[in-house]
Amino acid sequence: MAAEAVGDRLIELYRSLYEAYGPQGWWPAETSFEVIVGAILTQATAWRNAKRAVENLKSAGGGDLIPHLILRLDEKKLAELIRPSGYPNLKARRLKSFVEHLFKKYSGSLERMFSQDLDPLRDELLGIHGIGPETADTILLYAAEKPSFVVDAYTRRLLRRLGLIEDERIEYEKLRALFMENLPRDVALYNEYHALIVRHCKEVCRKRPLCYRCPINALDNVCITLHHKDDGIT
DNA sequence: AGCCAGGACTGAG
DNA sequence: CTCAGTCATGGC
Repeated sequence: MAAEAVGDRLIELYRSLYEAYGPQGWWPAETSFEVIVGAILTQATAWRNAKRAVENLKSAGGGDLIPHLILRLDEKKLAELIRPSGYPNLKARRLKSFVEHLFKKYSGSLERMFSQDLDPLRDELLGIHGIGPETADTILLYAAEKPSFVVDAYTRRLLRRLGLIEDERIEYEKLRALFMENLPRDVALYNEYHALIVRHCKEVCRKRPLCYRCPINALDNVCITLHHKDDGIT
């Protein structure tokens, strides 16, 4: 597909989603550190469960969630608190790695950590154990407020169905580049775009094909209608 | 009763 | 490099 056409379709997709759902108000958190904790806890996990874990941490900290709380909590105790998010031992270690890095290099100050450009900060985040590309971009976009597009399984699924990519197994960096090279580098735009994709896929497409009722149907040439099989509308 | 969530790491081939 | 196995809980 021609490069300029991709940009047009990405914009059109964004408009359709925005028109259908409106602003999503992401990320659902009070502070940038809470965004980071949530980003780690929601890895391969339903947000509902990750949220419970975040709430547990907040109340354990007497109401607010600060890096120092994670730093001083015993790892076993930490795992116990975040159990609802799944993989408690794994995620406890990942939370520890992040805050240990934060204190070692920035005396626990996120503001200092974030006071650098996107690319070096992204490389730094990727170097922390337990932070892969999606989590790094989530932190960059929703906590550091830098224009880094977040790609997830929903993004792959949706773009595949829209015919914008051939294969869902496309490399993470390639798909991220597809958005960033065809859209203006704008924090508010990336923020809403990713949130809208998640909203849409959670609501109507999941693993099913898109159907004529879906708000973005006009863009979907591969629209088969298994979606409403239960309604007898197929 | 399975199947799957807003992934990342590891080790094998 | 590609890819299965691993990590674990809660909702539908």
